[in-house]
Amino acid sequence: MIRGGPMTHRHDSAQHAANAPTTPGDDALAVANRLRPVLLRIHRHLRGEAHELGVTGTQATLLGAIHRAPGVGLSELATHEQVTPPTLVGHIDRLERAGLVARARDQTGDRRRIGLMVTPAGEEVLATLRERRTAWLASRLQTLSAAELAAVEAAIEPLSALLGRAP
Amino acid sequence: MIRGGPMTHRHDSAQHAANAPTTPGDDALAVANRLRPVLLRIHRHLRGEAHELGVTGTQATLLGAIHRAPGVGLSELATHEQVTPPTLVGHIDRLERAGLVARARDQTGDRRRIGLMVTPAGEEVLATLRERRTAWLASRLQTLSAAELAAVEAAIEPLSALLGRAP
DNA sequence: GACAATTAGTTAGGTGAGCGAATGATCCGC
DNA sequence: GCGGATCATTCGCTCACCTAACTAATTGTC
Repeated sequence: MIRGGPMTHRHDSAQHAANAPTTPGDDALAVANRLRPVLLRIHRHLRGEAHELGVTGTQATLLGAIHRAPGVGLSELATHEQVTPPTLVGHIDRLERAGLVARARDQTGDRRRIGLMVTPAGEEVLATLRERRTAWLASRLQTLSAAELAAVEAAIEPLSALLGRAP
Repeated sequence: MIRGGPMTHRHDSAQHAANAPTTPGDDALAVANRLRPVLLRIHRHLRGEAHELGVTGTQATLLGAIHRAPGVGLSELATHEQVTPPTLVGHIDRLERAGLVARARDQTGDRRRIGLMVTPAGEEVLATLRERRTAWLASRLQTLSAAELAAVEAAIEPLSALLGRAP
């Protein structure tokens, strides 16, 4: 195993704090530098979850979003999910091919627009995903102590805030 | 904007708690279901950081790891970073092509093995990355309140623990 | 010493996830 | 009626992962 890991950064920032008061910018920078590799590695495992669940994490997220807003347009959903339309078209292609989502061109309103719906098969997948305790993330979270789980839960809102408070 | 969002899940799990005591498994499942979409969306933005920084998040992480363990072998680094050797070879190819990392076949020891080193240019990139307050993640963290930033910082260890306590 | 098993790294081919530029169809304001 | 804007799509690209198969070198066993 390689020595020094995230702890090396922690030590550096602690040492820096001992020498000079930090500005909020310094704190944010230090947190960013420690958080980034962790998020990247977690994401790798989340990609692996796809094989366990039958749908990718992104697909699951999109199913949830469409479930909550039936008939949503593709451009609207792309904006909400913070991806470009071509990217979302690709995801919807795959979900449609898997029979989990249906496209319906708006016949009476704006005929450029299509409405997205989760199919019954897609609803089943969603229900299954919500209960899946054995998926990687849930399994790993179960290994944490109550205090650690609480710390992760407490961070969800602030992490969401990183995304939500757009300019 | 689409209504409902992470708050919908929160409400569901709160309602469930009112009706029956939850097991640690239920808590972990609820946290997983709320955390997963947030991590996926954050990762999207982290990918976008690459254009700001000149190296991808993964490349930056690998530079840091090689910097901390000069001469590390590729198989060893792959194990540590929890990727397969072919994946790591691809990353090292790109880093080498960019002049940030050098490969050196072990001439006196095991001639199958190569040692990885960060080049001077790579060290400069690392130094620049550590100071880059304007990168997306650091910028966004600066918009959080002190309490929110503290909550994110407190979650780093538990999030790392999701990765580190392997079987 | 010969050889099978193992290890280190690489190549090939694949999927998933994102992007920008360009496109066609449709809508809207003038 | 027409130009500009919008909606969704296509094309081509990079990045990030994987498995299977491969070559070269090392190690362990007989």
